[in-house]
Amino acid sequence: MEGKSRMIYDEMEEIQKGPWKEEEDRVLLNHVKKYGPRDWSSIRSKGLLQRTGKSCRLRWVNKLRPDLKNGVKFTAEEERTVIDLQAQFGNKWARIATYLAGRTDNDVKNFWSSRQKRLARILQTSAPSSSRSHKSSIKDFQAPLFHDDPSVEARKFSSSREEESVTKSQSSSSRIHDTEKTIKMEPLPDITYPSSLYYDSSLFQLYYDLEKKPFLEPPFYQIPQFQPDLSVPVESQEFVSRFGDPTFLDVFGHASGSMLGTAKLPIVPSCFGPTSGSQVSGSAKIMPDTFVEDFPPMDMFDQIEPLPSPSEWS
DNA sequence: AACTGGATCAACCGCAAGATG
DNA sequence: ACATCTTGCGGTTGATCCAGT
Repeated sequence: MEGKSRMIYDEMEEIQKGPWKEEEDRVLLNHVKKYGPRDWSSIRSKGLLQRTGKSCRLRWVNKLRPDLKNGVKFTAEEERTVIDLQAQFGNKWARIATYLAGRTDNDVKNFWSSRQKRLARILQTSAPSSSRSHKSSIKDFQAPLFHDDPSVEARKFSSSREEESVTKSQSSSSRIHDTEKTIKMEPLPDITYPSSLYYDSSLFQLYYDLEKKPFLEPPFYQIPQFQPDLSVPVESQEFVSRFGDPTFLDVFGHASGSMLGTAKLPIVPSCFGPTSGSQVSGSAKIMPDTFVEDFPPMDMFDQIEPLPSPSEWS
């Protein structure tokens, strides 16, 4: 975040807000180095920073922790993990984040939020301009869940267009056991903060080069090797899977390529039969209206039960 | 080149639970 | 037992980036 930095300074409380400066990061890191990731409030009471303890903690957790994958897009594997776990746990981002090495609850939350918006947009775009009610606003839209649909093969394809440069090597750290129908996952062991880490300044030096770049590559992860892959976002895969027609991009003709991905679509699950694709000719080509009638009704998502409330989770 | 709108990210807020005195 | 403080979480917002027009 550069440009005009919005530095808010509350003179009454003497609390500084807004983007963190390099110097503040330095101070915060020094504090953590000395005392560990705790006593956040003391940072202010000692006059080290004019930030609230909350703000300090957040900064550490989301940006300064040495094991973070800052600036690395979610891999397809991670996306699937989030989707599966969200279906399982609901919006328990912190919990979900424990299954993803180097990801914070904020990362997961942001990823999910973006995904929901994208899906809502796709739905809106695809919806006929009829008088059907569109309750699926961004806010309350729930993505179609498919994790319990064993016929969905598309998920086995890697997805995001961004993740060509990174791969599924995460699976070793998130320890996903993909069985026939269910994916059993275990949270990562709490290796994130070995206490010695905080007091080992040489290790810190490895992570943090105060002169130039914030952190060197954390040692916890291997740099994933490039693997060519199909690049269809997970949500697109869902739609392909649901709608069973690789020509559905035509249906969403006015949807942008960036929204739906630009690669060729994966093979359609066999359960949908040999229809579609280039085999669908001219007049037989599925048009939006027939599409939504033949396949899922546009209000199908209205029927999706909301996730149970947190109190109902075991 | 300028504009626009969606995507992404960082950081804030309120609330709740736990810890402490 | 109670009040206060601290920490953690989830929701939300606003700034910036970026691709498309």
